[in-house]
Amino acid sequence: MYLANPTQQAAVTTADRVFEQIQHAIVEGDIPSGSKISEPELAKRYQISRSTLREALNRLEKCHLIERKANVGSRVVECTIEGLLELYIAREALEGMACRQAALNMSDLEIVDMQAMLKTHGQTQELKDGVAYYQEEGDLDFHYKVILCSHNKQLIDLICGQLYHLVRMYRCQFGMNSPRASRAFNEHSQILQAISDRDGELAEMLMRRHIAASRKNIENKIAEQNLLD
Amino acid sequence: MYLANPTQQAAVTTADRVFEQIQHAIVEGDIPSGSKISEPELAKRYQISRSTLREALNRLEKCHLIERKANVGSRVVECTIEGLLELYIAREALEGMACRQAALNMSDLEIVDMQAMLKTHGQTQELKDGVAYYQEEGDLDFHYKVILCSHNKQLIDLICGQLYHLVRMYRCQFGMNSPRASRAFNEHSQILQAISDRDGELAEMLMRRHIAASRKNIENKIAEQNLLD
DNA sequence: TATTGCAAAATTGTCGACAATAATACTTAA
DNA sequence: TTAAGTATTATTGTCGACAATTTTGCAATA
Repeated sequence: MYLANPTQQAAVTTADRVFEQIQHAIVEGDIPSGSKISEPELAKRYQISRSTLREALNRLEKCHLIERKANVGSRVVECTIEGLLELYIAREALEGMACRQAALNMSDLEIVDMQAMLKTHGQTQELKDGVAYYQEEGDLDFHYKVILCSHNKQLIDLICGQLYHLVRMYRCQFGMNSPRASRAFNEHSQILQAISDRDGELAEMLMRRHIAASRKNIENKIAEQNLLD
Repeated sequence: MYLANPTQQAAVTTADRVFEQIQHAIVEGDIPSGSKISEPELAKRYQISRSTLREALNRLEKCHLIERKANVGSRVVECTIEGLLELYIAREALEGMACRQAALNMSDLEIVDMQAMLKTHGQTQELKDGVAYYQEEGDLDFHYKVILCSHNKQLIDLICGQLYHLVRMYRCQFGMNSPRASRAFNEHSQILQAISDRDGELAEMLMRRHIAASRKNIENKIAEQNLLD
């Protein structure tokens, strides 16, 4: 089961439903990264007309999971190392700022809630010590909350509505069950502390470091792998 | 005439063409901010079927110029002060990072090009001294170039493909021919210097200050206006 | 008069068919 | 045998009609 996007409202129309299904299929890799999408085939598979399918495809394009070219068709976005690193760069900028805004704008109640959530994460982590914090979606949970608490519609839409679909896709396809579990938890705690102190500058800096660390972690892995070849 | 979005490829299909027309109409305020969009009416006005219009509407939604609700319809996005400030926050984060990446990734040739452009801006400015640098689209030119030179597809798409449509809309509708003309030019020069020096950190900081200054400028104007009421 | 319930009208969502464009296969000539 | 040009096929773009939902307007009742 995957974490439903909190900014994505309930699917009321069939195009919405099919969108979610295809989205899931792409994120999980059931529809392979880089593959061409055949409208007639997909329409038949999901038992809908091409118009409805195209409506769904438009939404997939909106969250950067597919790319369309006029008169040619759609392709599932390709997962590349460069793409992943670019994604982390964008995240660093956006989530850093979201974190700063959260520190400035969050209500006291929201802060209490988040402290409670983080406490739960900590206990869960102690139980399954070593088992990935990431895999539990706890990591994304924390990041989502911070972003939502920025109370900035632009940031929320850009990150949750768009980037995070790609993030999930890369996580699935590259099997990113990072060993940074406990370290991530500690970093989250620090970040929340800065937010509680209403220290926007520090909160942004810590969040940027947190994301940059993940990126560098990936870069290092790539470097190691290249040495083996 | 307005600056065509450099990331937006040539319109080949009729949906593309109509999209550009409506986009223009919304940005210029011919279709008023906050107004409801009637699909039958617009389809008739542009002499196209509703399917084609809906395709165009999907693109408008993609660049945040309209908002859709299932079974209810589309509305032109509303221009509010809060929305404008949120937009500037997002720009500060994204363009700051884009500027840092530009400093790291730009080719020497690109830097030379940009220096030439800025020189032109300077001369133009001397001629029409006092007349708005902004109005000439020179400001957007510079910012566009920096973003494109980040060579980061995510950043380019998020800013040029989405945020900047809204930026142009706000500029039109709020009549933002800022008095910051010559100051903006100087700041641009500083930024380009940092880029030339390959100083990513400084480049980001200067770009963020540059955008934050615009935002504060707006906030001050609002504050003044509120005092008068 | 205000309010609730129902009926009518309008709007959005979905469908299947046709037109325009691109990809493929085949034929012909060098 | 290869290459270029053409014909065929398949795919995407566009259209108009119908179905589902929402909004509007009217009527009846308190």
